[in-house]
Parts: sequence; structure tokens; C-alpha cells
Amino acid sequence: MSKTITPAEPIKRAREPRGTGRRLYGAIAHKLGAAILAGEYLPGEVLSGEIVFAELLDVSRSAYREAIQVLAAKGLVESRPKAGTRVLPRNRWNLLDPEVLGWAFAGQPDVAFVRSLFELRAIVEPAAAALAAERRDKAALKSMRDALAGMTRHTLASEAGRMADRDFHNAILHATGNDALIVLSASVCAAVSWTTQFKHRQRDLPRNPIPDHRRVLDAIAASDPAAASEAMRVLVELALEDTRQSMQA
Amino acid sequence: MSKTITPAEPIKRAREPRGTGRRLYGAIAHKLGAAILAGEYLPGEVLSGEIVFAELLDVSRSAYREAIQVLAAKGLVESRPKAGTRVLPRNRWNLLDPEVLGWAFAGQPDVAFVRSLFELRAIVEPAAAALAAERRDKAALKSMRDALAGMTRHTLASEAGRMADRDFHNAILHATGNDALIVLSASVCAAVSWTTQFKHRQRDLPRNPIPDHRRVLDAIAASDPAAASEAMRVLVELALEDTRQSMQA
DNA sequence: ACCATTAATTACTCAGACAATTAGGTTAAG
DNA sequence: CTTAACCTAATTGTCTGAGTAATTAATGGT
Repeated sequence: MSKTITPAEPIKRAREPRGTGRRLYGAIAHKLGAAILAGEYLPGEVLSGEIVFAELLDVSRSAYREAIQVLAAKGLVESRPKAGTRVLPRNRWNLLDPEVLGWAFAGQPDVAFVRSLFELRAIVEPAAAALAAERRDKAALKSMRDALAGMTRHTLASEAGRMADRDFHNAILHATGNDALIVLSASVCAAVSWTTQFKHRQRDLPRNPIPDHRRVLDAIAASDPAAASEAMRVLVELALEDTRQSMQA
Repeated sequence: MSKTITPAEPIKRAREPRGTGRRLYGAIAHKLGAAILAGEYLPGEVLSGEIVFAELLDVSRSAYREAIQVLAAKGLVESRPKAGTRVLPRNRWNLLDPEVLGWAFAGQPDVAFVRSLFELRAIVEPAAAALAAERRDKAALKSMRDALAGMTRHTLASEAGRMADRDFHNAILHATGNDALIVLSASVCAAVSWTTQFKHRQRDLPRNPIPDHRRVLDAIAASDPAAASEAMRVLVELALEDTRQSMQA
């Protein structure tokens, strides 16, 4: 076994002003990361040696190595002398890393994985809403209100609207005062953002999401943890249902 | 402002056979990462230029740069031409990355952060236990039983016992069939392992944890989600209490 | 069958040069 | 006085080529 893998074609640095590949090594990491997440390079298989791979990618070994360090830092690959750099088993991947999530959604996202993300969201966000209801202060409430206003002004079809949606959920997470939850939010919110974008790529928003969000906000403002948790549970469940529809289509 | 930072002293590659710093760049990343997590380098401050820093560390620029790529991949720093590499604000850090968690616990871990981790655990693990109760199969049950047997044989005071504890919780997470949860478990379990080690550094285990785990296992085996969730809630709460005691002391 | 030794492969580290990018100051226009 | 465009210098980014160190696998001895 252990057939070595070689890249398909040379790399071109992306020209996006704010993309993940502003630098050459970033572009390589993006290309390889997306390829690994897409299943083109299977776990256990080994990438052909530095010199060969870098040459085929038409980049220097420095750039290639720095890209590999990035992938290794995210648990996608591991390099050892004499053994080469091989793709690690899936359970070693840092799937909650925002950049890795981006790579996962760069291609056709795995349906089972999207479902598991929503399940995680359905676990974390209601609990977070409950905590927020207990600990929210005036500033946090203002952030939520502002975000909800932004969602109302622009719709979820626009980028500004989606950003307001992220702001709303982020405000709740921040109100919990829990660093671990906040970090997790950065991941989950990013994923949700990808999926909503994915959703609206196919059909327009079938339902007005504002009332659901409003109920959550009201419960938090009223310092009612149980109601906040329940309202958020409903919100996530409806969002899941919308996504499910558009993914079957 | 923007006072530039310089390292205290040169680097020595760690000799640990399975540590994070088997290679030179890994040792640098470990040193700098731990220093950042410890608050020695504050967000916004800028590390003195590559050439200067690498020279003071007595390593080549290549090794230093590869270490920086690792830190950048974990959201700790960001490098731009002319601006240098600066420490990012705390909310950009991937605190759930296992390696970052290791760095956080390499020094005196922040009490608030440890509390937030336990809070996250108290949210995720009961929900995971409930899911496991719904979806568990024979193989998963066997894994849990084996792990519990291991915990009984060795105690939590030994490394083998702690590993069995991790296996038990991992088995539950795997039984959910939820990839996102499994990845999150890799982080949280690692953190819990750090804290339990931290805990036993000061006093011996004050309570027998086996019955608590047994209750969880029984509920999952009985396919009773509510009971599993409740049993796990109790387990985590007791663990939190133990840790709280030893951290105040 | 097992363990020490050796050899070959591969990643790792180093050094120095050049290119690309951009922060920050400077100048010009409104 | 404010704002925008421009320039410059400082810094990271990229490349090349050489040599070192670590690890696996084969080899030979016990």
C-alpha cells in the first residue's frame, strides 16, 4: 500500500483581498486542506516527498513546508523523517477550527457532518441562551437589540443581514461570560454562516426568522432562563428544518 | 505604544519522546505559545522582527517562521509585511485546540477559564449521554464497560486510570455518532485530563468516582436518555466540586 | 526467533539573497 | 483644515542550495 500522492496542477495565489490565501503558503494550505477535507487524499496515505511535491506545485520548499506546518497544526497531517508526511485519521482533525470548517464547506459539504454541527448547535445554543438570561447586562442586551434591528433592516438574503444574524448569536454567547462557549461560537457561527449561504443559494428564505429571534431576546431580557432555552431550541430546530429541505432538493 | 518584545533566552529542543516539541520549530512554538497563554506577551504587542527574534533565540529564520505559522494557524498571532507579527486579541485564539489547551495548562491556568471549560462540559456531556442512550450499539456498550473496568482496576491516581476515564467518556461521545461532538470531546477531555492531574497533584481523590460512572453506563444501557443525562449531570457537577476545592486550597 | 548494527531515506535546519507587500509619513488637492 | 493620493522604507514573504539529524528497514550476529 502507501501509494504516494502527487498534486494535480500548479498553485496560483488567490487574489482575494481578504481570503485565506493572501500569501503563497496560505494558498497551498487552502488547496491541500480543501482537498483533504474533500476526501481526495485519504487518511493514511502519504504525500510524496517535499522536493517532489514542491516541484510539482511549482513552489519553493520553504513555502510548501510552511503550508504543511499549518495543516499539521490543525491535525490534518503529520510529518516524520523517513516516513514522509501522511494524512492523519479523521478523528485527529480539528474540525471545529474555523479555517478547517471553511475548507470543509469549500467543496460539497458532507451531509452527515452538517447534521452533526446542527446537533451540536442545538445542544450548545439553548444552554447558552439560558446562561445569558441569568447573566446579561445592559450592554449585552443593547448588542442583541442592535443586531436584531440589523436583521430586520437587511434581510438574510444579503451579506449584511447574515452578519447581523451572526452578531445576534455572538452577543448571546458573549453575555454568558464563558470563554470556552465564545470560542466554540466562533466555530459554530462560521459553520452556520456557511450553511445559510448554502441555503439561500438555492431558494429564497421561506420563513421570516425575526419573530423567533425576538422571542429569544425577550426571554433573555426578562431573565427567564427556561423560556430563553426553549425559544432558542425552537429557533435552531426551525433553522435545521429549513436546511434539511434545501439539502434534499 | 507598540513596544517590541524580545525573548528571554535561547531555545533548547525538548527531549521528551512524545512531547509537543520533538522538533526545533515545535519547541519554539511551544515556548512562545505557552508564553502568550501565560500573558507574557499581551495582545496587540508586536514581536520584534524575524531576524532579531530568530537570532536571539539562536535558531535559523526558517525554524522561527515555521513556528510562527503554527501559532498563526491557531489564531494566536498574525504576521504582515511592514507591520511585523502581533499577538491577536484573545477572542481570536482557538482555545479549544488541544495543543493550545496544553499551553494554557503548561503554566498557572486561569481559574475563570477552567470554570468556563467545566461549564461547557456540563452542557455538552449530559446531552451527549442522552444521545448515546438513544443510539448506542453493542460495541459502544462494550467499550464503556471495558473502560469502567479499567477505572476500577487502576485508580484515578495512576496514569492508566486516568486514561481509562478518558476512554469511558470518549466511548460515550463516539456512541452519539456525532463527529462535531467527538472533536469537541478531544478538546474537553484533554482539558479535563489536565485538571484532574492538577487536582491529584495536591490531594488524593476524596471520593470514589466509580458509582457515578456506573449510573451513567446503566442508564445508557437501558436506553433511557433522561436518566443518562441526569446521571452525567451529577457526575460532572461532582467533578467540578472536587476541582473547585483543590483550586481554592 | 530475537536483538544489535548499519545503511538509506526523509524531513529538518541553516545561510544568504532577492521580491512583494504595506504601514506611515509626505505631499497635493479640495 | 480635512482628505486623498503618492512615495518610501521597513518587514515579511519567497527562493535556492547545502548540510544535519532522525527514523525506518534491512542486515547480520547471537
